[in-house]
Amino acid sequence: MARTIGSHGPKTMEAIRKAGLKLIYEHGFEAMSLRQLASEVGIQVGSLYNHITTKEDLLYDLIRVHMDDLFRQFDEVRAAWTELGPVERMRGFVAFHVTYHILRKREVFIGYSELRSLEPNHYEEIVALRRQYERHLIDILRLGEEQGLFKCGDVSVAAYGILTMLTGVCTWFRPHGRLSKEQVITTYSNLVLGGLMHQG
Amino acid sequence: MARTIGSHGPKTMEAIRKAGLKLIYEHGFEAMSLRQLASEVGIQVGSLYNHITTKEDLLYDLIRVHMDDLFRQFDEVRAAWTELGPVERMRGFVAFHVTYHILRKREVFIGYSELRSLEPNHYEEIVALRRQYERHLIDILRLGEEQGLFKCGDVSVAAYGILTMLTGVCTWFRPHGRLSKEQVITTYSNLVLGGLMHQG
Amino acid sequence: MARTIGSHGPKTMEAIRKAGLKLIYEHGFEAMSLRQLASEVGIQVGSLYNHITTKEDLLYDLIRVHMDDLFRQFDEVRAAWTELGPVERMRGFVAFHVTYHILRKREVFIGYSELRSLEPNHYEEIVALRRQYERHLIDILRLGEEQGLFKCGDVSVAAYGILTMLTGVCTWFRPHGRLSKEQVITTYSNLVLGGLMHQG
Amino acid sequence: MARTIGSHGPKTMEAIRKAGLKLIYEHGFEAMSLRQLASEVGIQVGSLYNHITTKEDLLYDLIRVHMDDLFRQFDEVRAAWTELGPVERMRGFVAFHVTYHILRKREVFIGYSELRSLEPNHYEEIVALRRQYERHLIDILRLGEEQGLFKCGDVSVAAYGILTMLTGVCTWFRPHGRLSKEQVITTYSNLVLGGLMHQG
DNA sequence: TATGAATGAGTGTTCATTCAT
DNA sequence: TATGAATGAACACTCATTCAT
Repeated sequence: MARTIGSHGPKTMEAIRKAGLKLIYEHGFEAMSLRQLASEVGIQVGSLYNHITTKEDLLYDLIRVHMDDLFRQFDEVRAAWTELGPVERMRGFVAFHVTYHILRKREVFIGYSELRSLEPNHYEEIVALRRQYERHLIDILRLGEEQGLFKCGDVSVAAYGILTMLTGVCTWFRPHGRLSKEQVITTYSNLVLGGLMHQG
Repeated sequence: MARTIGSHGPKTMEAIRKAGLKLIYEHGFEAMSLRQLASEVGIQVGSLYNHITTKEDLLYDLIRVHMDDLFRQFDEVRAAWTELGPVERMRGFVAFHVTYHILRKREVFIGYSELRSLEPNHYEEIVALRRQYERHLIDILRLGEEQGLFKCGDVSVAAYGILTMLTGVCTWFRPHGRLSKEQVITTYSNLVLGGLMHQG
Repeated sequence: MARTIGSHGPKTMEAIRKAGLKLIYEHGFEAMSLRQLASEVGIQVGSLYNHITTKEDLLYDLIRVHMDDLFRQFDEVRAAWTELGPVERMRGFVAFHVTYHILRKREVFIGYSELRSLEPNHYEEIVALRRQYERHLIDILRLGEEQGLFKCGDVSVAAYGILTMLTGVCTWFRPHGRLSKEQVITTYSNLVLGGLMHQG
Repeated sequence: MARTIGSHGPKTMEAIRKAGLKLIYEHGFEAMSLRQLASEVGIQVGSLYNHITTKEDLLYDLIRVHMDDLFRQFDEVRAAWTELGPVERMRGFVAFHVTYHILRKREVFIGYSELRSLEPNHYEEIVALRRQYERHLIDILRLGEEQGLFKCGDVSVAAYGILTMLTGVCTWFRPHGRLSKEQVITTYSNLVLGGLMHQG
C-alpha cells in the first residue's frame, strides 16, 4: 500500500541528499548501497528513483551544489578585496578557505575523494570549476610577486602546496576539539606568510 | 598477509601485487573487482586464492609493505641526523618525504584513500604507524621551538599542515613534467621554513 | 474493459489506445512499459489508471475491439453471399481478409503474437472468436467439396494453410511498395483457387 | 558451499539451452526470467553466467544454432536436386520444410517471434540468413516460370505466401494428432502445385 | 598451482500498481 | 481527471569466495 512510512515531496529529496552526504562521507560512494540510503531515509529503494535519476547523479548533485556554494560565498569575500594588497588578500583567502572547509567538511571531502566516480562529463565540469577556484589563489601569489612582497619559487607549486595544506583541515579538525577555528586560521596564515622561522 | 606457501608462485604473487596496485590506484579498492585483477594478471579468478586469502588482505598487504618501506628508508635518513639542527633536519625531512611520495605515489595514495576499506585491526595498525611517522615531524618542530628557531603557533596544526602539503605532491606531480623533483623540494623547503615573505 | 467513466476523458482514452497499439506493435507487450506509454500519450503514469484498469486490460481491449471490427466488417461481406457459389465466396474471402489485414496490420499482428499475455479468460474468449472466424473459411471449403469444385486433401489443413498464407500479408506488405493491394489479392486468389480446383 | 546441486561443465550448458528453449517457447523471451531459467536447470542464477554472457546471447545462440541446422540439413536435400525439374524440387522443398518445422517447432517459433529481442547486429545476421533461405524457394519458382510450368503472378508474393503457409505448421501441428506428417505434406504439396500450375 | 564451475548475497534499476492531494 | 510520490517485488547482472579436479 502506498505511503505508509516516509515523508512527502521536496522534503524527501532533502532527506535523500542529507543521508547521501552522510553515508558517502562515512563509507565512500562505491561502498554506499542504495538500499542503505533508502533505509536511512525511511523509504523503499525504488522510491529513491522518484527523486534521483541515478546513483551517480546524486553524487554529482551533492558535489555540484557544494561547488556552487563555494563560489557564491567566495565571491562575497572577493568583492571586498579591490583595495587590499596581497598580504591581506592571502589572510582573507586562508580565513575563508579554512572556514568553509571546516563547516562543509563532508561535502569537501567527497568533492575530492569521489571525483573519479563521476561520469566523464560531470568529472570534467567539476575539475574545471576546481581549477577556476585555484586560479584565484594563484592570482594572489602573482600579485605578491609583482609587488616584491612574495617569493614563491614556483607559483603553481606554492599554490598547490598551500591549497592542499589548508584543505587538509577537513580531515582532522574536530568542531569542539582542542583548537578553535580561529586558532587554526591564525596558525595557517602565519605559516603561509612567514614559514616556520619568520612569523608575525 | 599472503599465503605464499609453495615453490614457483612468487612471480605470480608479485604480478598480483603489481596489478592490484595499478587497479586500486586507478579505480579505487571498492571499484576493483577480483575478476579485473585476475584478468590483468592473466589467470583465472579462482587462482588468485592460491596467493591471497582475501581481497582486503591484498589491500592490507600493499599498504603494510609500503609503510615498512617508508620506515626503513626514513630510518636511514634519520641515522645521519644526530648532529644536525632543526633547520637541516626539516630540509632533510622535506627532501625525503617528497622523494618517497613521488617515487611511490600509488602506494601512498592508496595508503590514504583506501584506509577505510581495511578491517578494524588492520586499520588501527596502519593508523598507528602513520602517527608514529608524524611524530618524527612533530619532534623536529618541537626541537626548533626549544632552540628558539621556529615559531609554529600550534605544533600539531603546523605538523599536519606541512605533512598534508608535502603529501599532496603525489596527486599532481608528473615525472617528466615542467618541474624537477629538486625544484619541488627547494620550493617546499623554503616555503615551510620561510613562508611566502621570508625565503632564503 | 476500460473504465471510461466521467466526461472529458474519451480523447485521452483514444490517445492511450493509439499509443498502446503503436508501442505494443513495435516493442511487444511485455517490453512496453506503462511509463513509455504514459510518456507517449503525454501524461503521468498514475493518470493512466483513470482510463485503464490494468496493463493486460489494455491489451485485451485492443484485441477485442479488433476482433469485433473484423466480425462486423466480415458480416457485411457475407451478407452478399447468399446467392454466390464457393469460388466467388473464396475470391470474396481472400479479398476481404487481405484488405483487412493490410489496413489493420498492427492490430492483427498483436492479435496473434501477444495472445499469450492475456489472462486465461480473455485468452479463451479471443481464441474462440478466432476459431469462429476460421469456421467460415472451412464452410466455404466444404461447400466447394460438396459441389465437386474443390479438392482440399484435408479441409482443416487446407483452411489453416490458406489462412496463414493470407495473414502473412501483414508481416511483409508495404503500403506504397512495389505491389498494390489488388495485385496481392489477385495473386493469392489465383494461387488458392488453382490449388483447390486442380489437384494431382 | 560450492556445487551441492546441479551438474557440471558442458552438461550444464546443454541443460541451459534446453531449458531456455522450453521457457522461451512457453512464455516468450521477455517474459522468461533468468531466475526461472536457473531454477529449471537446478542451479543458482549467478551460475548461469559461467555459461552465457547475456540473456540476449542465449537467445541468439538458440536461433543461430537452429539456422545452422536448417541450412546444413537443407543443403543435403538440395545436393540431390541437380537433375530434377521444378515440380520435383517444389515437392522436395515442401517435404523438407514441413518436416523440419514439425521436428523443431520450438526453435522455429522462437526464430520468428523473438527476433526483435536480438541486438541489432544479431538481428541483421539472422534476417540475412532467412532471406538466403527464402531465395532458394524463389529460385524454384523462377525455374518453373522459365520452363512454362508455373504461373505465380508475382514470384515474391507467391514465395512469401507459400513459405508462410508451410511455416504455419509449427503453430498447429500436434505430433500424435489426427493427421500424420505425410498427410500434411501431401495436402500442402498438392495445394501449392495446383496453385502454381493451373491458374485461371 | 591453476582451472572452471559453483554459491548466495548483493548491485543499481525498473516494474505495475496505489492513492492522497 | 491529473499529478507525484509511494510500494514491494522483480529484473539482469556482478560480487567475493569455495573447491573438486
